[in-house]
Amino acid sequence: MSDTKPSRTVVRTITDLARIAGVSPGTVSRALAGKSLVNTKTREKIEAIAREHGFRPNQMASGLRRQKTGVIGVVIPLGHDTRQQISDTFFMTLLGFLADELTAHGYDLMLRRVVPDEDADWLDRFIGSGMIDGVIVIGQSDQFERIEDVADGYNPMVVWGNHNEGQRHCVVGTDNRLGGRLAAERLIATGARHLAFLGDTGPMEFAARFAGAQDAARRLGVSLIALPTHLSPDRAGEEIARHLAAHAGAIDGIFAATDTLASLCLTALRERGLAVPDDVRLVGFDDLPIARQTVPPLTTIRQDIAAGARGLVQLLLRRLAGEETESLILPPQLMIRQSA
Amino acid sequence: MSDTKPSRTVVRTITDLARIAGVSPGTVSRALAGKSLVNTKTREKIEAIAREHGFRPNQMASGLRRQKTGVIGVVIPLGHDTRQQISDTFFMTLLGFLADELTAHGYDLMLRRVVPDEDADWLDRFIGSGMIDGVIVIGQSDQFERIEDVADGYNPMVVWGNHNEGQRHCVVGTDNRLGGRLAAERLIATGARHLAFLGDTGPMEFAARFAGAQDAARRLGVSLIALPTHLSPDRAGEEIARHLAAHAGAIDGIFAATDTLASLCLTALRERGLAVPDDVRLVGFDDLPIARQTVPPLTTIRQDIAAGARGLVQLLLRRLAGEETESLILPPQLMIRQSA
DNA sequence: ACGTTCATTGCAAACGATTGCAAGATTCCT
DNA sequence: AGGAATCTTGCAATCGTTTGCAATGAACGT
Repeated sequence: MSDTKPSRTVVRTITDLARIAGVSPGTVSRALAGKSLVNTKTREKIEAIAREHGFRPNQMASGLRRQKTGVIGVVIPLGHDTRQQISDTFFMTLLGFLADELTAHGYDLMLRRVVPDEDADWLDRFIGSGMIDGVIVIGQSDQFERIEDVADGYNPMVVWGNHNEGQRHCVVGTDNRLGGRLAAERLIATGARHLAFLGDTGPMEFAARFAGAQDAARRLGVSLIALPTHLSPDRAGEEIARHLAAHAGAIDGIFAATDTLASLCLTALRERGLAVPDDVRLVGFDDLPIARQTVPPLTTIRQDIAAGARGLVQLLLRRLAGEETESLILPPQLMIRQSA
Repeated sequence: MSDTKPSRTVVRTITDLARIAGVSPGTVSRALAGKSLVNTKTREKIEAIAREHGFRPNQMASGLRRQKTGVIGVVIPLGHDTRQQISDTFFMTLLGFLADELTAHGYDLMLRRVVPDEDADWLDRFIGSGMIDGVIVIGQSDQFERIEDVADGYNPMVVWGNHNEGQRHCVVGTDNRLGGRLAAERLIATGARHLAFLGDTGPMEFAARFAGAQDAARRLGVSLIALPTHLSPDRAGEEIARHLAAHAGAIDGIFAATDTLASLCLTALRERGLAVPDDVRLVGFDDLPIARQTVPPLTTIRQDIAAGARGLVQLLLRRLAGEETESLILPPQLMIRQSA
């Protein structure tokens, strides 16, 4: 009375299924794996029963036995500024593409955000957990050395970030230094002579962007100062305002480390009554969707996020297959709009 | 010669470790689990060896034996508009908070994005995989019925979305209908008489926002039309432009389903030479960071994303503990800025 | 009709950690 | 000193799937 459904035996394990089909568990395993060693008739019967009962093999057991899990770990180290990436559009967009790309190749994605300062062991712990076949690190943060260390003993790892001469871990990323140069050159080409870099030069990617801008400034004989700014929108807002107050009139070109900062900067400039691009030229970095919607629309350095995700996954797959791989450096692209 | 490191025996399994420590594997297991049944001396010795060799127990094996994995599945169904969520700021921010909240409770997060149209079995497959202890569904998309079905037989599931009278699955979400009402009331209070709703009324959350606006419009005797718009920025841009062209002058208040749409709408209005809020009032939804940076800043309906993530995780934990739980409806909040 | 080859299938041992049970070692009490 | 009570520890089964090996039976050739 209490159970009105047809009493279909619950089939939870491959053994349950084997009992119903009248074969051994081994045969069921082979049949469901699509191996050729099973008689077609038998396979069809087994598949039919599996479908009827909605049976799915236990991934944990399978993973344990085969010593592979079908899961790729994606880890975001929150080094400098814990708050930063919590909603960082760039990282999140990259993550979205990664999820799609991994899914397309039959892998699942295990996401972990870690605070290296509180947990020195973050990377080894993830790798050693036995839960993942490989790992993608999103952002080197301030953990370059630790990543290098791990790379020596662990092959299936690819990192999003900046490429440094002679480094040992496989990285995918934009040529930040070139991007920085393009940005500064554009500012100078549109008439700026007193440049400022807005952002945190701690993380390597940003340091490289700054270095690139320095290259251009030095070569073309204009000044460039760094205005240290946190990357989280809540803190950055007033920091930028303070910077502008301190250097009113002394700068006429700003290179913001990210579009998010550029957008905040635009607001701050407007509040001070400075016209963009007439009084101050402004170039961002990333080419996030927001860059097209600011007033005026942002001139910025584009990173091809989708290509980055594809590259990360492809290199990782090759490493999982045992290959050694080179790093992949993507070219940045200057997107000219109206802010410079 | 080739190996200069001290030849530390590689200890990969609990059995390796047991051999070195001169005890049985069982004792090692108990020691590392921190159980009280082990002699303090023994435990310390085992812990020391484990630390020295960087040993970490295999999670797969542990999971298999204990029948729990310490992993929570987070699934984003891409129902209507596959492109939509690929970089949807709202969902991604929610995901970020979820990751932190789950980590804080000792769980890992397995992320999966699925296209229900191509894979009718998406939810059962995830649950049945044996890889996750529970599941959080981000967005009901057009899968309300399937989720209901699953909820009948599977307890540890919580869904972000809209609450419907008498539904059977546990949901956390903003009171969208109330939010819609607040938005419309604000438009009307600031002088609008011919309202338009910008967005897709297919997904439940948006349908509810529209319904709420209708409630207010009807009660206060003003008109309201729906302007169907996709949510992905690339498509929405021109759709909005077309809508504005078609209804030029006929509307003086716009309620956008999300801040992203509102921001695009602002750009389109500017291009048509319409002043905000003087010619047209505009209210968004979500209160994303972008809302503060548009020109003029957006009046919008705030969703408390952090509270949402906390609620999702807390309810899920209680369900994992066997409890039944009620849904959690969060109050929306009108943020008055300058666009209405 | 008999030996060979091949296609299917079953058996049982892994994979690595956990845990109930029971045995051995200590401690404590009278 | 003898026995009970309490701590520690080892043994071995178990979680569910995979896979090498061997066994079975059918098909085939001469």
